[in-house]
Amino acid sequence: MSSREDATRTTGRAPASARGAGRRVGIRDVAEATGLSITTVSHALRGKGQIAPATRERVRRAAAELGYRPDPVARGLVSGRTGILGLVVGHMADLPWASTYRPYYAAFSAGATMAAVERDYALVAVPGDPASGLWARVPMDGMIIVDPVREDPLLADCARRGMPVVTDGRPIDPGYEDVPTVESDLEQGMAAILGHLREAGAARVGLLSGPEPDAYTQDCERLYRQWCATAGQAPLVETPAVTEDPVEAALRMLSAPDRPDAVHGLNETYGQALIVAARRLGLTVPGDLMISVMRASDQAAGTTDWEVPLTALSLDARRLGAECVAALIDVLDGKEPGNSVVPCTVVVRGSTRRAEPSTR
Amino acid sequence: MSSREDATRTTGRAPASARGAGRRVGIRDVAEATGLSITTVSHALRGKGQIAPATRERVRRAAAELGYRPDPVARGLVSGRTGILGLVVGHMADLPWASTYRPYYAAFSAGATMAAVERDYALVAVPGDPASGLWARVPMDGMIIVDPVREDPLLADCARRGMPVVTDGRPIDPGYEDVPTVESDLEQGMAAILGHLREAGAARVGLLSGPEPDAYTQDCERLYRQWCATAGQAPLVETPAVTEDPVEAALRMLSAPDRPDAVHGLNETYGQALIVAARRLGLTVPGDLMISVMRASDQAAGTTDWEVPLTALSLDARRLGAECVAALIDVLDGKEPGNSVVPCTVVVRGSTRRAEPSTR
DNA sequence: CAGGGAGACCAAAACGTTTTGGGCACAGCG
DNA sequence: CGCTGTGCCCAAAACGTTTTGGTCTCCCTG
Repeated sequence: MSSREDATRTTGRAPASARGAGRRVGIRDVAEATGLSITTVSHALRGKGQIAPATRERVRRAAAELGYRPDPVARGLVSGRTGILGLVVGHMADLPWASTYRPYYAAFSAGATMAAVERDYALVAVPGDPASGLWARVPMDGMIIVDPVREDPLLADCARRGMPVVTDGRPIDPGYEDVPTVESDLEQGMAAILGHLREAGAARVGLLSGPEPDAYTQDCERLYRQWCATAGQAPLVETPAVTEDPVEAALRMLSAPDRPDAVHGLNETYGQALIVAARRLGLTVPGDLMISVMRASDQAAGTTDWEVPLTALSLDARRLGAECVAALIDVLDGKEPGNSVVPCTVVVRGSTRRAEPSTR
Repeated sequence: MSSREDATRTTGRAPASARGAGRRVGIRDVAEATGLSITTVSHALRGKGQIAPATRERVRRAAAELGYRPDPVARGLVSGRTGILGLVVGHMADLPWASTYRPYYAAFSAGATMAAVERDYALVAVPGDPASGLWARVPMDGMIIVDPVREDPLLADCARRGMPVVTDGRPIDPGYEDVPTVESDLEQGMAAILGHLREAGAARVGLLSGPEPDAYTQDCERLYRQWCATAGQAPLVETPAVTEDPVEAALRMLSAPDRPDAVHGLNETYGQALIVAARRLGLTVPGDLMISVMRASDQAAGTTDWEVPLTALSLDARRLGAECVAALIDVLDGKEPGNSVVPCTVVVRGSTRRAEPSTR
């Protein structure tokens, strides 16, 4: 090493900065520019060791001026990190209504990507199919699993390999109590949306639930039943089978003798299904039937709402993604992040406004 | 076998196997197990140098047995690669109808991810906003840009920094002729879908185009006009403004005196807009108006099609993604990939079946 | 039997950082 | 004046590979 440094000075070998034109500037260049050792430069920039404030500042300035950015690969070599976080999306890509969740995933991963990049991590989408074992080939420091299902194979794999994990939505299998989790505040949210329906004039509120074995579905259903108890009405829950057209489930619910005059759907597809079913049965929205749905917050409004703009309980998918990344990085840094809860908000639109005309 | 135990002796260092318990198995472990040098092991596994076939096999076996996987980070240090490919998604996330393209992006990136992982690369989603400069913080070997627009800032940035790029859809600005490109075979596809409409009984076929300044839109429009010339009809093109509800554009087209009896829409949202517009005008589909659209192939059918199942020119987004990755890796490996063209297929559904269910 | 060449293997450098274990000078204390 | 900190800095090791530039042995040729 020193012989190499000496060679640079004494033998007239071109200094690094003069070699290849587009060469990356390295820590050595900064050291050379300041006349310090690379150790001192590293310490100055990372805030470690004892460095005179003036020196530290001098190094900072030189580094900025030279446009020095430490090579993440080299840094990873010594730290043992890759700087890559995995995000499992589409682990239910084979389910019929998978595209329903795309807006949610899109917003979630947009938020996660931003948060990761800001902290100098990169986010990779991991092939969801656990059977392929493909995911193990991507070198990652940790993983984010969205909506783990019952007996989630990915979750089990990660636990076995000791890979740090954060989940969006609580794992429902036992044994994962220590996995940090980020969730929407469904407790507050469900109360708010159901309360809104009641206040808007609903006498009997139904729930169009889903077949997915995840905490989100479970919790919504539980909270709904809980609300029914306090609101003094009998619960009315319908769930489409996995392969069933949700319109069928909606028809079942709406053609029952004790049909509800308001229904909350657990995703937007169910909202559309309710609209279609209502039209087939000759029910007007929101006149005969009020409809509300869950929705990823930043979904472009209007895209699927030409029929009737849907009142929604809006989940802040972007923020959920960002919080997952933050929690995962905390884990990697040795901190123990608590579970975090993200608020969701009721957005009132035409489908629950009886007073005004709903169609444009 | 044990005839060369002295290899470790000379270094005097504790053998790797005696260090940390759960340690990753490295190339040194394989060298130790086989009694060879790490050089030989590396060469044997990578197929370089001159290695006796028997030795090579012995190394392979030992490596497999020990579960050796070379550390991609260390490998990256020497090769100067990170093993990361960037994918720019949502660079038009701020456009009103961005969500229209989500199914396409989702399928595209699924295909790209698979292709990348299979070749031991990782695909990271890059924050689309070029202004933030955030994308430059992710260390990447190359980038895939989907649908570059006019004066695409990302494309310009990459060119400036000498970052290898492959685009999905040809760049329309001059000066990027050398950028490898992957495209759908729109020439064949547009001819097929327009031909289908004509054969299905359409007398006058219109095109609901888009405001996006990309090659896809340009080419579709050009091919449509070309087809009109050979089909002996006057072109009839309508384009919604960027901020305009496409239903307005559809209404303009359908309420004109010389209204078409078939319209092809450049994306699914436009298809829905046409349906809505037709209903408002009292036109039946496919009776008074046939509708066809462009669509990402593996979009879950039925999701947005409760109204009328739409005949589509189905773009193989998965494959397009995979081909982009293949092309980019070729570039990184020093090969010069040609531009590749992916076929697209006509999928006939209800919106263009006037008489009876035809063959399919 | 010298010389050449090829086949099989290896030690050490290199990649660009961070981390470890000091070294040196100067001040304060006894 | 010696001894101990302490503030500031540095050389070298380490991270796990690939690549470079060999060495050694054997066989063939003349």
